Amino acid sequence: MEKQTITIYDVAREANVSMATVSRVVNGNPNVKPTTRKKVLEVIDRLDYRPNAVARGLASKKTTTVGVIIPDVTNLYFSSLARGIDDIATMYKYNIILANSDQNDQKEVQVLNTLLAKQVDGIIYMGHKISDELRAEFSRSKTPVVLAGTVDPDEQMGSVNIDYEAATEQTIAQLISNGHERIAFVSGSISQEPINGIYRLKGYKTALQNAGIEYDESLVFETAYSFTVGEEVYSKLAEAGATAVFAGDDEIAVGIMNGALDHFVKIPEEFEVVTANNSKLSEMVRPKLSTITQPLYDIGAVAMRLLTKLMNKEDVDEKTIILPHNIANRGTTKEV
Amino acid sequence: MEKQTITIYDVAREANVSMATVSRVVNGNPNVKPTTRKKVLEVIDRLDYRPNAVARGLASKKTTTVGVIIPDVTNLYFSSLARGIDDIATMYKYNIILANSDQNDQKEVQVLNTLLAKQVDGIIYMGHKISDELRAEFSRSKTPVVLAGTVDPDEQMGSVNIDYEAATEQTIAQLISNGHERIAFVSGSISQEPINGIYRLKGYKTALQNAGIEYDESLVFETAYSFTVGEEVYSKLAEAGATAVFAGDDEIAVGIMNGALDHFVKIPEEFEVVTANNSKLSEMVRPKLSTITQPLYDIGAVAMRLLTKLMNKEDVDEKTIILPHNIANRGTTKEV
DNA sequence: CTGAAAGCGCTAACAG
DNA sequence: CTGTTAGCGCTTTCAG
Repeated sequence: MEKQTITIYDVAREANVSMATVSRVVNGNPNVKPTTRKKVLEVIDRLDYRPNAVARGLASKKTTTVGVIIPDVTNLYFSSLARGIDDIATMYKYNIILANSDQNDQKEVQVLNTLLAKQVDGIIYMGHKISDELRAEFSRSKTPVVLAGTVDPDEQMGSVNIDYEAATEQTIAQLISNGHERIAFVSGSISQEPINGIYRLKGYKTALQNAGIEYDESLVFETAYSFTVGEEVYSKLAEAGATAVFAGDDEIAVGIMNGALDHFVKIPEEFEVVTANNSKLSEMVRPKLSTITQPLYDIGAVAMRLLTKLMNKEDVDEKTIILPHNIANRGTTKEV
Repeated sequence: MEKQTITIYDVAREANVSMATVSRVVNGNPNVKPTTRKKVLEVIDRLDYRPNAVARGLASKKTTTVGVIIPDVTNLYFSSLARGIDDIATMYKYNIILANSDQNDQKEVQVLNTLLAKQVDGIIYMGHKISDELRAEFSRSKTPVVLAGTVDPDEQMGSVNIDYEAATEQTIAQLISNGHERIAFVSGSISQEPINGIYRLKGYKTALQNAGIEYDESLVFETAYSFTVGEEVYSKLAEAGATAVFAGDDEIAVGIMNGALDHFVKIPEEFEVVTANNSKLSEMVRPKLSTITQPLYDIGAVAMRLLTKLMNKEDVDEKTIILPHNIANRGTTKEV
């Protein structure tokens, strides 16, 4: 005999009420006499009834699940955001469908489509850039989208970030005040990723300009998001005569630092490093990385909170949210 | 005017066929005349029809989504497994609902229940221990479960792991051959976590015994899974007179190593460290951590592959899978 | 406060 | 090769 799944109908019959009433007590609808509620609850417990969320989703057109597009869960920056997202999602009774995109345009569009097919109530997107096709798909659908740790120049979707430009400017300014004139800028794609190519680079240039230092393109490097390539990059920085570096990603920063260390360069005495994300990685290496401190968990959490409001069609006064940042001087910069 | 969602019925009407036929072409059923298939496909494209996965799930009793219970996405060991899981899931057209459990028994049971309510086709569980209540819930449901990087002594569920005992024994043996007699063993809970308390500890003891070294309980430490506590632990190791350590987690190992480094201890000359998981963290620190090499990504991938077979009710010859391991001597152990 | 009834959008026999 | 017909299990008017 196959194990029979018990439905709302079974509960109704056993409790001598209609399915409508069972539905009401399951959904906490107050219009139920305490006596009947109790009776129904008791039957539910006895039969060990568990509402089928799929059926519920079909009938109510709400699935209480949100899609999360992430470049790679294995990157501490993004997984930290994801943790914040999941915690708040859980708090609001949502579940998360997590999909790695590898930042691949085609994969992203495909993932988005399956997410939409699964009728997610909302989407959180993380990534370095949003392709035109993806943006088009986003705006074509009615499903609310929030960007976490991701900026899209045309601010159509909700987003949560820090002020990358200001943060970078401060960082570079401090490096300059430490005596550096040749400060390298290393990040992912300058031409494609707004955070790097627009905001951070702008902050970098502004700081240089304020100090009367000429911008030198040969100090700007694009690289992949991995510590392995970071190590290779160090040699290039050295060749270019850089005495300090700002890295747009902690893994990259670690790679560069290790590259320097492997060349017996003393940090921070002979070479200073500042990174951008304050993931726990930055505190696990030695010396500890000086960094822009971003509230990673909070960025994720606030993004998810914003999404709940959007999904709930609540009024949102500001859907482009900027969280505060700071700078932590740890072991890879000289004492000021 | 609200944007009308278009259904299979609309497509059927426009194409002058029945919904059954549309369903067939959508699902790749071969019993459709090429001509009609083409016609339907064209209408689907024109109307931009997207099948509703929720309705499909209700009708077919399959959701093509699997639940993944993970202690913390932010832990590189688990996120590496998760990456393997997601990639294979995607390959087989499944999506993943990811839920952080924080290894909290109550939360795990709750998460499992919502996963089951959402009618996931299967579940992958990662964690250090399975509470009795959770195990009961697992066996009560018909939904297939696979453990990844997790062992449960009564092998009822599918699982993918390495041979923790053998790996640990080899590691300790090597440390002994390097001249150590007081080797510390640091991990999460010994009393509750089978991998640590049963397998690794057994391997540890066997290696000592083979070398005629007496087991000393004061060299065994339990600690939380975080590099921050690891740093505190180092002092205790030093007090206990340990000259080498085996750590059951990379973050813990990093913490201990940093604790030693912060005390100006030379590694590996004065103190050797071997860690257990080979997460990329082990290669990002300096010196690079010597480690048992586990195929993390593969453990996740194989676990997911196994789950697809289970969900598909295929015959599986062996559902307790052991993947090969090795030992990588990097910077925290002396050259042999 | 409660019940009846009509779907939600799709799959899956079954018949032809 | 194609259409008809029941549901899947639940929510949601609409009456009463």
